[in-house]
Amino acid sequence: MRAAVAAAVHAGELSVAVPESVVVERPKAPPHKDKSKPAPQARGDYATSIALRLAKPAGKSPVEVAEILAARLRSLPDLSEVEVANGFLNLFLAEAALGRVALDVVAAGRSYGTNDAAAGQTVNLEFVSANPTGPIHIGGVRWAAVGDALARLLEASGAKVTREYYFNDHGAQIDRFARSLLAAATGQPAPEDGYGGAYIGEIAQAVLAEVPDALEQDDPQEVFRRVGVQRMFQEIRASLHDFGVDFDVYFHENTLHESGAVQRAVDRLKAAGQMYDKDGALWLRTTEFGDDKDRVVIKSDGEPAYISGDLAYYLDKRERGFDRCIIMLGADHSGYVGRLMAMCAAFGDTPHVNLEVLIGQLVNLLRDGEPLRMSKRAGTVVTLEDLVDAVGVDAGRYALVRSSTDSQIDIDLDLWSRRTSDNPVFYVQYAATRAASVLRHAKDLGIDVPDTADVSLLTHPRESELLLALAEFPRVVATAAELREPHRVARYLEEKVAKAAQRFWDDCHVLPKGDEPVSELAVPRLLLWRATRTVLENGLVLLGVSAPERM
RNA sequence: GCCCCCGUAGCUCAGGGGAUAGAGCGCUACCCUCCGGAGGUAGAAGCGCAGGUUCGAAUCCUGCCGGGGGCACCA
Repeated sequence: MRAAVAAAVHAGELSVAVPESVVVERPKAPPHKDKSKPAPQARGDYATSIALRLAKPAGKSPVEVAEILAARLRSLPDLSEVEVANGFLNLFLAEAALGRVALDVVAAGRSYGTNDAAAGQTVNLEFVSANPTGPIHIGGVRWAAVGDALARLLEASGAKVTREYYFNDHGAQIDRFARSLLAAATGQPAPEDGYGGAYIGEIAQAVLAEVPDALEQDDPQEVFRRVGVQRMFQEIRASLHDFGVDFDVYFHENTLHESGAVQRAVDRLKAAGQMYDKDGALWLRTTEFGDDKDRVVIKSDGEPAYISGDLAYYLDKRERGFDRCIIMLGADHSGYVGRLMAMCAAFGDTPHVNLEVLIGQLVNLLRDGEPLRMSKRAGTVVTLEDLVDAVGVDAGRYALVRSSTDSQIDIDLDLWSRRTSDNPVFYVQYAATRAASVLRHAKDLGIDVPDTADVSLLTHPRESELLLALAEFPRVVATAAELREPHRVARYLEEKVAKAAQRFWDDCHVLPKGDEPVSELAVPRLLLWRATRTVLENGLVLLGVSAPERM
């Protein structure tokens, strides 16, 4: 398409700058939907509004521009028709060209859908990073599902991704945690500012089991801190693993303080003139870079403030060679974005390029239409295990990943635990299962499922619809990765592929009934089922959801 | 008070400036012996309000209304 524009410019037919890219899309409304309404023009397999955009700079009417481009496009063999409508260009694929999609998908197999848009990028993706003071709660679970899917998407786009978990095992909250454990072990009530909940008692018991004389040691609280944190960390790590999420690096905040990394980061910013003393504390001039106020890095009591760990951590990531650091945070941390970006700039980096902060809104779980409220004090925390117990890993991950993180979502546990089509993950998985099932059934009948076939026979509207949907996959993956929006993949699978597959199933029989001979369409259609299975499977894998052979 | 996110069908959510705004559930009416009928078709039903930018706005800008989150020498 862009080549056509360039050619027209070159030939002197259009006097415009050749655009960087030309958007060619599937038409928004399917052509066969119009019935009684007026303006029932068919819209083609693909459409572009490029002529409308170029009309003004070219000094011609949109229709003139469109006609110039159409004349060139009509010479392409893969297009059977090029239509100009209201300045839009509607492109109709030649039937043979469309069928080739199935061959391409089957030939590419597991790699279908990958691209190299992010090739050469070294990405550090930090997500979850829940504090080791309790079980991982539902907010963190959203990031586990979305973050892992995003990592897979970035990898599918050619990036080298390190999944990283920042483990806040330093500071006052850990002291509170340790005091809470100690209190529980000695039968005292939880401290006023401490943590409640049954897990505190369990962890305390586990510490005593591991270090029987913990209470007799010189500093029992230190024992409970060290062993309790370790214990909590293992539990979090195990439950994430059971959720299908594993990290390449579990980074301990403590190491930054012990290794002098914090001091190095501070010295570096001092040398860059970004720090100053005031009221006995050391401040970072974040307002220079758009933050609301400057931030204390070293408190007046000499203790490092929390941000000092972030400074050292960011520097450490950059020194480890990551050119893109992505951090996923919950909405309760949205106030940090400004200072993190300022920090990035203070190091001389480019905010939103070297450092990206993704903010996700909160999640509510509903049961019987009522939100499950949680209270840390009462210990009624909704955890990862609660979600998995209620709906399972696949439904849990899919439910969390199918919506934009910009939106708060309600997850109805009753809906997502249902094994019916109300449940979107079942709809998609069932389509994948059906594809596997048809292929299995064909094999049972002695029909080989081929690597190639006469795909020019695939001309039924349902076949075309499905082929067009399958052809979109690589672009969906690339877009979802680029925008850091994994939900696009889920919606695509659900609304495009699974939908089209069901319709194809309904209207296009594949296997012979009874004693019928095998139709000449059977083999091409089986190939299309293979391609469909491939896309559904590849897509579900990107979301961390299983694509079962049978359900 | 300031900052961030959201407001789309009865409900849960999609919708990167383009043509008639899409799904699922729910509702109405039909259809279906290739797989474990967890399916398909058709219909009713919607962009919070008011301006602005644009040939064109659910989408971009401003203001208001409504919901959520955040504004520490806490972590």
